[in-house]
Amino acid sequence: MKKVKPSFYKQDALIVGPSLLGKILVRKLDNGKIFRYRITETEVYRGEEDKACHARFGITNRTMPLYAEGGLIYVYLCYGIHYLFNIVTGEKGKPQAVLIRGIENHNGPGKLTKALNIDLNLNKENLNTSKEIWLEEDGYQPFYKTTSRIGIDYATEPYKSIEWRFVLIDKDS
DNA sequence: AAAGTGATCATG
DNA sequence: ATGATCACTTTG
Repeated sequence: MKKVKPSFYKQDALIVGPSLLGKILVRKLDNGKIFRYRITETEVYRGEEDKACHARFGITNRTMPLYAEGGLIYVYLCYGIHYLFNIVTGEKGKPQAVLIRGIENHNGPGKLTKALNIDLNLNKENLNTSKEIWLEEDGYQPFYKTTSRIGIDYATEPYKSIEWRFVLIDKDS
């Protein structure tokens, strides 16, 4: 089991998105408790031209982390209730990120953050240096399918129906 | 099917 | 200062 290298996050979101499937999300709490869950579902949000991406209105206080170099975490509050967890990817200045939509035993982007105690404290945290959260890989080769993204009715074509959602297919089922 | 909930961003 | 808008979940 080894930690994911910094160079992994600097790749384009469309590469990182599917590659994230099967990787292990490790979360260490203040009380020393450690969670390890395999990622099962991701979505890519890429560029100001992507009308579903938060960066579509340009750089603001909220969207600033999206413009950073890959490896940062972008957390934000959705619908006033749920924290959603994203991994920033690509080069500095290119706004893009991968939303983690599901992990083993916790499907749904709002549920997994609740389960892992992820909130705004982890916004802008660096996955390469953080002692609280990071990713590991064990050589798992994912099978997956692609679909359009969820909950973005406000977007316009072609981004509304582009297949940037990646779902792990369990070989045992 | 719809409510619940609050940060964020654009108005004034 | 106020109002609209959401990368969702739960309930009935």
